[in-house]
Amino acid sequence: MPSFSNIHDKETVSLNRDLELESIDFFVRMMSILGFPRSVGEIYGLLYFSPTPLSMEQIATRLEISIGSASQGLKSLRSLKAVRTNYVPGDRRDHYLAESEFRRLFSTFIKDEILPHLESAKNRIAKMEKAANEVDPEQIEFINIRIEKLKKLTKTSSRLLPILTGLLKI
Amino acid sequence: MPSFSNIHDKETVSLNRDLELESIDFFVRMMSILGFPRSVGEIYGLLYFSPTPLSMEQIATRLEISIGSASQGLKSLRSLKAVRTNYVPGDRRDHYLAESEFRRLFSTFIKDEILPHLESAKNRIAKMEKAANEVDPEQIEFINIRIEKLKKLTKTSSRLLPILTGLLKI
DNA sequence: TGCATATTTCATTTTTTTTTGAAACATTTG
DNA sequence: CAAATGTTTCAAAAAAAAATGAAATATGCA
Repeated sequence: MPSFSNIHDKETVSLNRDLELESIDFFVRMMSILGFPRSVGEIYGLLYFSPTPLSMEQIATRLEISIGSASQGLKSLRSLKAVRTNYVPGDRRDHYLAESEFRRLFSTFIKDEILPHLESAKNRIAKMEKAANEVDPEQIEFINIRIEKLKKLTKTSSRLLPILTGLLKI
Repeated sequence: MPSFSNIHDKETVSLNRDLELESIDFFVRMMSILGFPRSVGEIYGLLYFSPTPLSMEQIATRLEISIGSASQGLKSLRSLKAVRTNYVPGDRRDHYLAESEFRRLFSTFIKDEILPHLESAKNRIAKMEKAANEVDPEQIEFINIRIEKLKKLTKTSSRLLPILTGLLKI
């Protein structure tokens, strides 16, 4: 029988609750497309509509997740630059706010999660070109065309992806 | 003790093997970024450098995966339009070829896996707007700004993503 | 049509990922 | 400085995802 409230947040108990639930739903899906676990989407979804910064303990309590999950989830969100901490006078705990500029979030995601793969892809293609020398002459044409396509793909991707985030004006 | 060859493919046994391994590695990673299981990347990686169409049994044998996995993986790849079948005279089995135009693959992926999410996101935002009416007047400004950002995000995404694939000239 | 072969489906098993919770560590403050 | 509170880490448990393999189904051929 979840109550979704605790002693710390009497001011924002349940008028925002519907909003919060929709938000959590929204971001759980979005984060899962980006490959993040459920808890990460839940935390961001909660923070996104929170007018006040929330402590880790408040987050864990409201979402009914463990404090370990909250800690790890916030770690992911911090490294994504999707949340930032906010000093709250008279409270030594860290308080978290959602960073609402999606541009930043996507740009960090692309930089940290996609571009490194493209780099190692380039090494792999180099090895393919080496291996292609050993190939049956009848097939060399076919093989070379395919390798060219891979090169084009990685080149276009590493050019396009960083630009992409610039087009998000939010 | 894997042999990686069988009676059906004496002509392409191991000169291409290095190439194949690099290719499989490449596509396992790429497909996993797109959220597909390992086996899907393996199959596509194998087919990508195969000059001849391969039957499901050949695929399963060479990759040392079960026939069930091969069947399911090929199903995913077919629905992604990343492979097509090819009639081979005198062999009643289906034979598969990699579709090497990545544009098509990405375009199907975006259409089938991303755009539907954006659609349901729009519904969810509509519900948020409804819930926002019940919100404490002090917060309404803040809440409305956040909802606007979500709208912009979904709108920009559904406009941008389909265009994206057009920029891939491969 | 019936047999042989190929493919799909799906319950079960295996593997991988995520969460939990408690111990270790860190930080603040009295 | 020590006690109290807050945070991270990580081994173990739980949950989720993927692979297997065998039964069911489909397909083509004699």
